[in-house]
Amino acid sequence: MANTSETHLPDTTENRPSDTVEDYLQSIYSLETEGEKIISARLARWMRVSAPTAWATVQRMHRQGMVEIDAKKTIHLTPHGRELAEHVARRHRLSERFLNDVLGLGWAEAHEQAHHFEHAMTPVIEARIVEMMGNPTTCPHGSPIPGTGATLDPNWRPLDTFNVGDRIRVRFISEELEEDLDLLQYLERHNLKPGEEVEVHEKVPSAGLLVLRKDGEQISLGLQVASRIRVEHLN
Amino acid sequence: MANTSETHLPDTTENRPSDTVEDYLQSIYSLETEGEKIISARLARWMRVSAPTAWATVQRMHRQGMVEIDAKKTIHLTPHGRELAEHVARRHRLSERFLNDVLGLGWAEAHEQAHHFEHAMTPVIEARIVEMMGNPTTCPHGSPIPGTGATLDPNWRPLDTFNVGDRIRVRFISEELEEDLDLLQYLERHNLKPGEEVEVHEKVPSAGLLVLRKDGEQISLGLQVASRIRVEHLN
DNA sequence: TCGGCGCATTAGCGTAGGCTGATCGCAGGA
DNA sequence: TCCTGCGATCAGCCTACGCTAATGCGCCGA
Repeated sequence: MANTSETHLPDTTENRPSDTVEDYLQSIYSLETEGEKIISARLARWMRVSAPTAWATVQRMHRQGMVEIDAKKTIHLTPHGRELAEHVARRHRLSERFLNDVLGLGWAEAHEQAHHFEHAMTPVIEARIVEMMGNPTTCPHGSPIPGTGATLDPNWRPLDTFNVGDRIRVRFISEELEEDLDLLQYLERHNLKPGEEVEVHEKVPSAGLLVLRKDGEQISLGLQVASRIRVEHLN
Repeated sequence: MANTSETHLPDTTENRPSDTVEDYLQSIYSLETEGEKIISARLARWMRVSAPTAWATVQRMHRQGMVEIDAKKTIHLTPHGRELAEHVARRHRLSERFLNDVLGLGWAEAHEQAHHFEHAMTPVIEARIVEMMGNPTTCPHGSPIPGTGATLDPNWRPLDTFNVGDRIRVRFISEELEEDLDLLQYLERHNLKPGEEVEVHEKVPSAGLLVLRKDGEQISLGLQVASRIRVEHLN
């Protein structure tokens, strides 16, 4: 790990959390942003570690003043934790943009690779990349890059709340869906990305299915998935 | 660390050594290439860790079949270790080239940042960078990038073996010097980099000093430093 | 020939991160 | 009301990496 564990020495370079903690911060930040309730078990699944492991890590983060744990066991970022988390998210999304735009990686692949890349992004590299790319404000999936002032427009609603005939513009794919690479590839293949315009063609709640129409092509989505895609309503 | 420790699970992504071991491999590889005798104490100083720490790490590497330790305690790469080390060196030098050429980092800074960057370079990113940069064969300091077929020309000799009046072309700055950022900045400031032509202006062995002349400007170097710079003799 | 010094090694510790195997409590369903 | 299952936690272990203190060894110069 570029950053394994700084046990004794004060670490001359920086004072950054370990890669592991950065990953937790990022997950908590994303889940929180999307209004999810964050408990330890959820993080364990997300990080693909055992429950005791996730719990221990959260305890460490608590000791370091990054998170608070309330009586109902819900985990909240402290102001300090949020600050760190925003920087991690910033680096992650900047990495995605860079990998996608500059290195030409596929949309899905960019997300995956960014997981590694983000931990190697020092302030120096970050600054050069921002400069080189003209200060981008969102990642390729539509998440705003912290520090740019960009935010999610509250008018953008989950795709599953629309009905047949509605015309919409894709704006944001949830971080949660980004973990499913097959799905990302599916969305990319059908060009269902931020900025694209589609129409709701069919909606079958009983089957949990939504069918979109785009350039004459039909694209099927589970309602579960659709609920994690935010779109803009075009009258 | 991008890659901290894979204890139980087989690690689906890759089977790469830890960042720490990669750093050791790279050091051993560089020292070996420059014909140095590699002992544990030397690595300890290079890696800035205590002797027992370095020793333990070398033992781990030995257990994993990366190095052999002979009766005189000299450390040698096994074929497997060499293969890994070459890939690490490749990523490091590619990182330097990338950071220098694409992101525009200073020559000295590129080396420093590459230390972090190299560990985040996955095969995918590596391939895109190589492609984007037209398959470069050396790092900015002249070290050949493994896998490109490039090698150090044996005719290039240490700068301290030349005498007043000799005209030479800088070809290679030892990895060992690269650890001294001030020196790198000094060399860069005076544009003393691979490809540049200079003349030996003065040589004072008693004072351990060498003075070069370049574009009317005089550049002083310690003979110790000069011995780690390889140059091509221009008749 | 002897004292040091440099290097190798052992012993003993500490933290981060992982895991498995309990145990315990609570909330909801039968 | 009882049972079941999920989530929280404790106990006990493991590896990677760092450190200090202390020992042992061999070579080199006085």
